[in-house]
Amino acid sequence: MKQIIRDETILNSDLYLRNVAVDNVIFGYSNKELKVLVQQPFSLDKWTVTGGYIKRTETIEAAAKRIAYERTGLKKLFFEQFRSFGTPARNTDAGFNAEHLSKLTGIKVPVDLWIFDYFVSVGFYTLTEFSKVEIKKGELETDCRWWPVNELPKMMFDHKLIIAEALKALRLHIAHYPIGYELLPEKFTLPEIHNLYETILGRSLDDRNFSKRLISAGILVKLNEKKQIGAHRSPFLYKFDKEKYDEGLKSGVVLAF
Amino acid sequence: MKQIIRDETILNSDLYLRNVAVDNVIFGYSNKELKVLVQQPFSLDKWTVTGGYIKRTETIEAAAKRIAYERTGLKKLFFEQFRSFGTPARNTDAGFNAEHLSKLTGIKVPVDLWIFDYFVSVGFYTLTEFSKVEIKKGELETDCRWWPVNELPKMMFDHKLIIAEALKALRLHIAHYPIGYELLPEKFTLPEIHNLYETILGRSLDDRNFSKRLISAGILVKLNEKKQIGAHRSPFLYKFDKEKYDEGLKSGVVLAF
DNA sequence: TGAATAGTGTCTTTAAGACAGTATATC
DNA sequence: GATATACTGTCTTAAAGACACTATTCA
Repeated sequence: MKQIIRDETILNSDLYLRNVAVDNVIFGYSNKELKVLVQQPFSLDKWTVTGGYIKRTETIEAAAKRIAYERTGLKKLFFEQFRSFGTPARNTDAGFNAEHLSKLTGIKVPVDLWIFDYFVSVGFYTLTEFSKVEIKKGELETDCRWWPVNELPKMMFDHKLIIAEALKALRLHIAHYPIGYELLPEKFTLPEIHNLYETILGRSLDDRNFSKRLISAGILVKLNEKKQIGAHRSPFLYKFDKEKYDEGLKSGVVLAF
Repeated sequence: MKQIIRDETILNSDLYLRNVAVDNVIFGYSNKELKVLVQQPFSLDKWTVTGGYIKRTETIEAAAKRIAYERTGLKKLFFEQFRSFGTPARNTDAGFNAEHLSKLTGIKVPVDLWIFDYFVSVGFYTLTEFSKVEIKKGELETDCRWWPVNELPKMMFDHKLIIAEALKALRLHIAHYPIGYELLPEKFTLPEIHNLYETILGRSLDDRNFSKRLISAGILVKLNEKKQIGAHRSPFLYKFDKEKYDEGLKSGVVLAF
């Protein structure tokens, strides 16, 4: 916050767009767990999804990618715009005001600073394998971490709704497009991708029917290797047929779970 | 334009949000034709979809509805947000500049007026029966009329893309939710709704399979009346079972064309 | 009775869903 | 051989799609 407040350019709002911002729901998956990257701003007791302002020189997609990069250090992520949110009071919340921020930063924050204005937010969601991410907390936040999608902390503004809508969009997406490239290691087993789908959808899927459909979709390549998993039968490793996977991303309608 | 330029409030941009606006693709259907309401601003040779700025006191949905009402006089329309558009140069176009507008209005328009800024646009689409609409042209436009979706005129900005995306979203929507309530008279025949679906989807649908699915979905009520259509067999009239229709709108997945 | 449109039934193919037993790895 | 996990095949049911003839209205 200090940096932002001190920065004349930003105070004058001629670097960033006004009244419109980006919120980026960063989903992380690993080992049967679906989490969201949330941050706690300004020593408040509530959390937000990652988000930020849009530079006058960049597209909204570029803004979302920049913001995700700042937090995760990752550049190649799967992005999807899912909805925009615009209600006059949507970014009004106890604590997020000039008085409180002045106290926190020691710098006089104008009551009518543009960031307190009515902001329309363009929502994106992002997928990543969270065990690989090194979280980089922003200067403005007291904390930034993964939180299970089913046990979210108290969310600020309308961010609970934003996450719910992102999850709905993700679950709709999974039924029409391949998914998993960003969420699984390069080589993975059928039970691993099966767990991924079950976790995202939040319900169990018959393992026989699941492999049947996934294999007949033709986006998997069976490798001549097995994964060692201890005192159990070793599962075969697979990888995605990237060409068919990308084709499925474009033309859609591959699976219907 | 004159009104806007003269209005101090708007010149100062404290009535409307900056850098964010709404574009509303108003689809009109009647008699096997799907059209879009487009307008020609400022005596330019290009056309735009209807759109406008968002008041600081209203939601983006309310802004879209207000704009649709201003053009069509209709209040109860089907609305759907489909995507937002944000590219720095997206609302840059020959003719849409201070010099040209000054010439047109006779009022000195500042080069840096906020309306020339980078605007992120939230896209909505709307459905209506166009034969019932009395178009009300805005003060800023030289013309405003229905144009067949397949023979659009030269579009300004990125509005060709916006219409294409709206149509894609509409076609996706039609496969998962009931449609037609706003597009058909209260009482309609099976061939009429069949034509509606064919027109929106842009392809033919087997009439036997179509009625089979529509009737088994249970959203139609067959009436004890027939429509007189001249020297031909009289088709039965139907109406929507509004309760089941609305339920289908919420819970979705009714038909799959 | 001819012209135009409404209306309907069956068969085939494909996809979805339910379901359980055998195989393998290690200790 | 005990245990934990991988792997696979068949049957049933439902949905999708292809297809063509009869019925009605009225000029």
